[in-house]
Order: sequence, then C-alpha cells, then structure tokens
Amino acid sequence: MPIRLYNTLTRQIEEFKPLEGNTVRMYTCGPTVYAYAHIGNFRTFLFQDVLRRYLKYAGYEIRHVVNLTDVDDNTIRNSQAENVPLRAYTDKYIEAFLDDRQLLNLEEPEYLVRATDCIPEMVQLIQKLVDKGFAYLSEGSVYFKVAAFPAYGQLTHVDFSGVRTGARVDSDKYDKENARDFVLWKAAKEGEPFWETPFGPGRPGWHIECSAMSMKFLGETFDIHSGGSDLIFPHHENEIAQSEAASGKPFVKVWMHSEHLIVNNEKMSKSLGNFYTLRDLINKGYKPSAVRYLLVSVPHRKPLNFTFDGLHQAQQSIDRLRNFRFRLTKESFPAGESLTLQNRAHEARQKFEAGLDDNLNTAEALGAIFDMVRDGNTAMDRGEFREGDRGAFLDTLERWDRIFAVLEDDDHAKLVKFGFVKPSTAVDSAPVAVNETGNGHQGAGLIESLSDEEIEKLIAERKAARLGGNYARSDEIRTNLLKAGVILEDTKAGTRWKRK
RNA sequence: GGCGCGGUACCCAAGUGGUAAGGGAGAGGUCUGCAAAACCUUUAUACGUGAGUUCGAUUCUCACCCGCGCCUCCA
Repeated sequence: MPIRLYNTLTRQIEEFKPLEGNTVRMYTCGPTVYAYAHIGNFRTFLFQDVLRRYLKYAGYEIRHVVNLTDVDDNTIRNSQAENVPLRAYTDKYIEAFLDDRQLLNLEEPEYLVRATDCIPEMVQLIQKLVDKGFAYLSEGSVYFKVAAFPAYGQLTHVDFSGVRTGARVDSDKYDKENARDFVLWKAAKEGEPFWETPFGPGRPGWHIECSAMSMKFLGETFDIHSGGSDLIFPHHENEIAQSEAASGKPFVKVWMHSEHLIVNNEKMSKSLGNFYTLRDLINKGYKPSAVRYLLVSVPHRKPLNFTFDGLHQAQQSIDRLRNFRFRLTKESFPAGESLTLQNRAHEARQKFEAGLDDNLNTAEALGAIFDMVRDGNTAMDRGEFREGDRGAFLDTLERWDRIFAVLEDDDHAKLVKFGFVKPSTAVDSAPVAVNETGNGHQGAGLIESLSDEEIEKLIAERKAARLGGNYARSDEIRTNLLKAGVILEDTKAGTRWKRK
C-alpha cells in the first residue's frame, strides 16, 4: 500500500510519491532558539520524526532540512539583556535543543542549519523579488507586496483580495503600502546586530529565512514542508508567496501540519506560560521514552491533551512492550515452530504498516502491535510458543520500533550522559528520591543511581542467598535495591531488573 | 465574523453504512519461598443533541450545543 498523507494545501489525503526519483526532500521549521523548546514544540518535531522514519522504512532516501531561527526580536532582546553576543546566546539553546532531540530519539536531519549562516541566500532572494517587482524598499526595510501575488491565500484558503486594508493593523507603525504586506528585510536599529546589504544594513524578516534555506538545500520545488498548525498563517502562506513569486514555480507539493498540545483546555505555549520542557518532566521523574510515546501516540492531526496521568499511562504501555520483548529474547521455548503463530506476527506487521500508510495513524499502529503482544504472551503461557517462532515476532517488533523508537531501555543511560543523573555507589545510603508529580504519581527518583555493574553484582549475591535458603539476606538485597530505584522480578528466565 | 480541529467506556484513544481496535486504571485469576513484577480474563445495547436519508447510522445529510486553535509573535 502506498503512503497517503493529508495535504493542507489541497485539504485532501493524497497518495505520496516523490517529485524526483527515490529521494524525499522535506523541510521543517525548527525552533527559535531564545529559550528551551517545550514539549508542545516537540510534538511537532516528533511527528516529523515519525514521518521521516516511516518514509525511510518505506525505502525512500531522505533529504531533510531543519532550520534554527537564531536571529529575531526574542533572541536579540534576550542576548542584550544578558549582555552576551547573539551567537553565543543562541549557541546555548541550540545545544539544549540537540540534547533534547537525542533524549527523545529524534533522528538527525541531513541538514540542521542556522538562519544566520544563510544570510547571503536571503539577500539574493530578496533582491530577486525587488527586481521582479514583488518587493519594495521603504525606510531601509524591504516589504513583500502581497497585491502583486494574486495566489496569496491558497494555503489558508482565504480570499484576501477583498479584505479591507489598513483599518485594523496599525499601518503607521511601518511604512507599508498595505497592511498585509510583510517585511522581508528589517532596517538596522541602534545597537542591534546587522548585516550589510545592497538595500542597507539590517537583518532578515522571519519568513524569508525558510524560503531561502529550503531552496538552497532542496531546490525551488520540493516534496514536503511541515510545521505546527499555527504556522499556516501567516508564516507558510508568506513562504509560498515569496518563493513562488521569485521562482515562478510551485514551492511545495505537500504541506503537513500538526495540531497543538493542549493543557487545561488551552494551547501549550510560551506566551501563556503553561508549558513544560523536557527537562521539567525529567526532573519530575518521567522518562524521555514515555514523553516520546505519549506525544507520538495520538495521530498528528488531532489535538493532544497533555496530562501527567497520560504520561504515566505511556510509561506503563512501554513497559508492557518491553516486557514482551524480554520474554521473547530470554525465555526458552520448545523446539519447533508454529506457522499459525508466525502468521500472527506477519499480520501485525501488515496492520501497523497499513495504519502508518494512512496518514501516519500511529494509534492504529499501536493497536496492531499490542494485539500481537497479547497473542504472543498467551501462546507462551499455554506452552504453544516454539523456538522457531521467535524470529517472526522479533522482526515485527524491531520493524515497528524503527518508527516508534521506544523499546530500547536506555533512558537511564541517556540521563547519565546528559547529566540528569549522577551515578552513586552506596546502595544502602542511596537516597530515596520521591518526587510528587502533579497527578500524585510517584516520580521515578532518578537523582542518583547505581551502575549496572553494581546492580548485577547484588543480584548475583541474592541468587546465591536464595539457592542457599537465606531468604532474609535475599529479601534485604531486594529491599535495598528497591530503595535505590531498582525493581527486581523473578521470572522463569531468571531474575530481571529494571529502573523505576 | 471567516477558516480549521475535536466531542467514542472511569481516563487516553482507533475505527466502520450492518452492529464498537488498543493502552491505562478497576475487578477476577495464573505463576511464585515470600513479595513484587509479569501474564491471562473481564469492563460501552453504545459512539455530544435533535431531525432526515436507509432494510439498517456511531459511521452519510441538515440543524443545534460544547471544547480548542488560527485570523498579531507562536510548533
């Protein structure tokens, strides 16, 4: 089945096929790096990650550009407030963004580019627009002349031609000919960073960077452009206008937008202050994989209501999946194989692929994999599972996880890597970090932690104690480990441990 | 006002013109030195409200109610 995607431009689900060859060229509006990105932002980045992962899964080559807006009112204001050069200020948040991406298992795009590294391309593009009569200079700034581009409004599906102009917007603030006109290049202000250009010193407007950067790396026409639904207007509408006016060609084939994250019936946003960053959630004891799972579990065109209960549920769901994989790899089964069972695994694979084919319906893909998990478990419990059946189930699971990327139990390792957790050595003195979260769930307490080696050592000791009938010692070790945030499970395949 | 998204069990959430996936929670059970965990089973005469089309609608049409977003910076 071909992949079908909902296109905001046509308002229809369309069969996807790359414009040229086997390569998908896609562009993503990245963050403005003046603060930590919040998980609402990451919902969009995660949706894009699922998109690119599934396109790869389907056999396409990906050429993906993500921009970093490192010059705008906010970055300038904040860097000046801290008395730091703009570049140094934004470096900090770019680094944080990259860390968060790794924590959330976001694949690295082929091009991750700072806006300020593409100023010449922007200037060129603006010059072209001026030359072609789509832009005009005024008081040192350059504006796009919306009236010169009749197709304006095609993405928003609004006819702007009859809209009154100048009445509502304070048109005297700028010297624009028309209130709808938007700025391509802003004249330099006293004390602000600027670049020298043929139209005078200044800095780029918000929209031009995305046109210039996408065209630089992907060409004048490319396959997919995506972002949050709040970017449809004016940002993406303006991008289309600028790009198509300059090139005379269609800009983008498929526009994809994700709905917002909702908190207490409001959009999560920086301006409302109702946001959580990944750091916030990690510090409350939640695992990055749970955040990824939650944000990816609801198809991108539906609003997603963020709650701590939801995060907790996500964590439980991942555990169920990981538990199944543990059984699958560690338990021993009788020799032989069961074609019926293996067919179940193949069916599950087809079903999850069919779900993702359908405009990335992640919920359906999730359902398919859980069906398989239940059937697999049942077969194991009944003794019907055979050694030869492992492969089929593992294969489906592995394929599924190429998209979802939550099965690897590496949260702890990542938290250590990024400095959220300090390794500790003393078992009995390890503090019990109980973090109450908003919903009363007990946080994982990942403040300090034992190393894997130390845990394994204690488990070996406990095993010996149990074999010798010394249950007092065995239980003591179990209790101490639990206090240190490590849960032991005695399974048929031996003692298994995991971190809370 | 314009444009868009949504209203499915206690919570989250798929889906279909022919009678409701999946996850969490709850309940029951299996396993176990104990415990925990795990696993299994189970939980919607019902899909915002009212009409209409139909042999039949949660799924189509119309109206209405409610929540959210965009229309200004915003993923």
